[in-house]
Amino acid sequence: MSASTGVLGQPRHLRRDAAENRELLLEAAARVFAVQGLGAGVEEIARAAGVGVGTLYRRFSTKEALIAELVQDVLERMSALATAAIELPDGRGLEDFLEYSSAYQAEHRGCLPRLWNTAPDNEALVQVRQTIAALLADAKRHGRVRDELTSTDLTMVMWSIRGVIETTRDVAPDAWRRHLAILVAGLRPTPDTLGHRPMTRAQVDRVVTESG
Amino acid sequence: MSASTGVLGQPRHLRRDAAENRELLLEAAARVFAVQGLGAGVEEIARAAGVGVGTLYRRFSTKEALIAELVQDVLERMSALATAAIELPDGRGLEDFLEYSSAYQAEHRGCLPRLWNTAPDNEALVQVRQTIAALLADAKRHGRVRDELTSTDLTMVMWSIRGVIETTRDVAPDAWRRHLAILVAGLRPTPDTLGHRPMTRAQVDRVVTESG
DNA sequence: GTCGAAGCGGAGTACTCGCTCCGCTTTGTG
DNA sequence: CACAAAGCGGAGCGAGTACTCCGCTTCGAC
Repeated sequence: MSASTGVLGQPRHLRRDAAENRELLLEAAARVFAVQGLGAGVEEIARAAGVGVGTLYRRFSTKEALIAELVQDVLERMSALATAAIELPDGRGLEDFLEYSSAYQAEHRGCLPRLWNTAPDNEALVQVRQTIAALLADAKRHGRVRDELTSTDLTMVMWSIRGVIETTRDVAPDAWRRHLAILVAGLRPTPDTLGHRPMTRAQVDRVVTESG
Repeated sequence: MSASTGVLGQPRHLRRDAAENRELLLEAAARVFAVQGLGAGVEEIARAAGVGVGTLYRRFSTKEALIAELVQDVLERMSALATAAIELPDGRGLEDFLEYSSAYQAEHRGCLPRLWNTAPDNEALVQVRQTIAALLADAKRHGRVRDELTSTDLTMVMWSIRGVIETTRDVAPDAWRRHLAILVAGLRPTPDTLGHRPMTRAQVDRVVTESG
């Protein structure tokens, strides 16, 4: 009965070769996107995986679906990084997370443009957000960042780092570290306030769902 | 002799209707790119200008050439903003320039992806760089920013703002102001240093010439 | 070992986009 | 006004893209 069908009539298990090819395709896509950007053609990806385009489309309904799967992987990894950072003492977790998540993004630059473009109820995304909020609260409690900061400020910080990574990636792969250092310095408490309202959560959600 | 030819054999003057259409095309392109991004088709631009695509291609050799002309306009405007900021007292010119140039970019978002992608010997670009360097020196002199900053740090700051503007433009057109406030706070002098090397001028040049 | 289902490659399809070509129109000089 | 040069529109071309289809191959349950 191993070849029986699930609720929607699809086979429950992929054949061994098919499952293998699926993994090959995901790895190949990550490599190709990292070098050429998301504009890379599906044929190129299939060739890099050593399969035909037909096989690609039997595993992923569209190119976009393939990208979404890659993004999901990255998002889950970010969630893990954030959770790990919670353990750090003295409210340092936030800075730690920003550094490691940026480094991870710099290595997986291929799918960056779509990274913050998932459904707002995506489980991994919700998880990341909650954990970041906790990191922020902890950092505030230890006086490492301004009290006026919101989670949406951190989202914006990550967008900004993404922009710098994408711009500088080929020429100066570590340039974002300097930028992050400036940003972190800007997050620290000072006598005067920032003087502009933060984005609302709803606005961030609209950015995430509408752009594409 | 008004219809005589120049050194390369091209007509020296455009006919009145042709010159008018050229302006219409530039304005239409700015509008269309602002809404749809640089991916907008040439046919759409021609229609917005009320001319045919043939006319577009008689005035601009390629779509890229049309974009380059728009970028040049923005760059010259930025140069003017920087020069005006020099007048401000107490080393405030730098912050002023960052604010006004960002606001200007937010309104001309169409050609942003190509904005820092001109030949490094472009006159307007050289001018902007020199002026920014002067603004930076002035800000340092008055103790408004860290001594360790370089011009390349400011280039990176502008890339970062561009990223935020592009991401948030449709939903929260003013969100970049909050981000800039954080950045400016990060530029201010503090006891500890940034801890990472700035980009070199050569690296910035390579980014500017290679990307695209 | 058998055999049907699942998987496979890659030529072919449909479409988009930048760009060209050419018969007709407008301009402005003499 | 005449008329040559300059300009015009937009159908059509070629290149490149995401995606489909189908005859052949491989897998693995029995």
